[in-house]
Amino acid sequence: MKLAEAKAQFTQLWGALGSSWGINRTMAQVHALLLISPEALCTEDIMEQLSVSRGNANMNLRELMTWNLVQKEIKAGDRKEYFKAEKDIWEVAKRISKERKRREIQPLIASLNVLTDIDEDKRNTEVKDFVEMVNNIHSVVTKMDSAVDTLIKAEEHKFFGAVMKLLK
Amino acid sequence: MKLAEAKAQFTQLWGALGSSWGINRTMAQVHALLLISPEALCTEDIMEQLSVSRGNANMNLRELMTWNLVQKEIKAGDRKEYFKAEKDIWEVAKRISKERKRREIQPLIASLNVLTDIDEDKRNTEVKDFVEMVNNIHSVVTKMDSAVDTLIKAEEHKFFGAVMKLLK
DNA sequence: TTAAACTTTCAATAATTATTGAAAGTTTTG
DNA sequence: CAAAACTTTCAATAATTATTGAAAGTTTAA
Repeated sequence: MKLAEAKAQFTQLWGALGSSWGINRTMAQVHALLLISPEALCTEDIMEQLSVSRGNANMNLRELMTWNLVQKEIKAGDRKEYFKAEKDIWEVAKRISKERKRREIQPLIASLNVLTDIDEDKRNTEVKDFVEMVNNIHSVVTKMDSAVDTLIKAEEHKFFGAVMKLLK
Repeated sequence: MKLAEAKAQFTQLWGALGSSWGINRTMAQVHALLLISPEALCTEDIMEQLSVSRGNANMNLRELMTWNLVQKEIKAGDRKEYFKAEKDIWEVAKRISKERKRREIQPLIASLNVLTDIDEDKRNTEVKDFVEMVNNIHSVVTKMDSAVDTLIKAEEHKFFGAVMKLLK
């Protein structure tokens, strides 16, 4: 396969994947495009390469910045804003995980906690079963979350260890 | 909070969560409802409790069965079909993980592999960088996937160990 | 200060996805 | 076998979500 074709397929693949995980297709495509672009791109570049409107490109770039996955870059002697993505994929995973935690996992856990506070007879089987179910979900969600953290931390240590070796 | 209210909020919460992760809201709600229902429910029960049509209830129940999260149950002397959910949350996590792997992770990995087969000069920086990016994504996806497996396996062993203790 | 260059906003519209409900299909019972 | 009891299908419709594009806003250069 030719590089250009592979790049096009990659943005398509990433967009489709995102959209089946509840992420705006265009946002995922813009991210993909920046991930594999050697240079920072301007809004026009993105509009052109993805065939989307200025408004759409702008909105998704800003959203990617709130996820801390994309940054503005200014070029000397050019008034346009350019955008570049964080390219270290472990760093990307870390930032996505951090944002998902803040935006979704923490509120979920808070809601689950509220639901276990039932003011009816706790010896009642129905009450007990419900509270147990909610607690179990709480526990699984928390552990999944920690497992991802652990993996990311492990990878950081590995990297750190490798750097240490180079220095010694 | 009263149990009935807590149950209603739980199905709402689960539905909202699902829908922000690309899962049909009704499907998530039906699943939630069955998770916290002491008895198996029939289609009518679900239509009533969630205010959805027969077609919608039927379609989402069948979809939940393809995920192996819900099973049919027949009651003696009753022609209706009843439905009950797997209630062991680790088992639920395991089955969701298994299906997601089959439906999404494996095809993703296959597609990523195809994209690294570029028939242009591999010494070209652009080619090298692209292939490296795709390989890194491959690696992160694979490791995340394994981390979840490991967590689930660990929990199984823990449970197995606890049973063993009871038996000795 | 003004005009040009660029970014942002948002109401209107399009595209996608979910839901309905009635008809067709299937199974069971008497 | 026929009718009743139940399930499934799917075209039409509704609801949701994404996108457009032009106008308004902002910044910079001269």
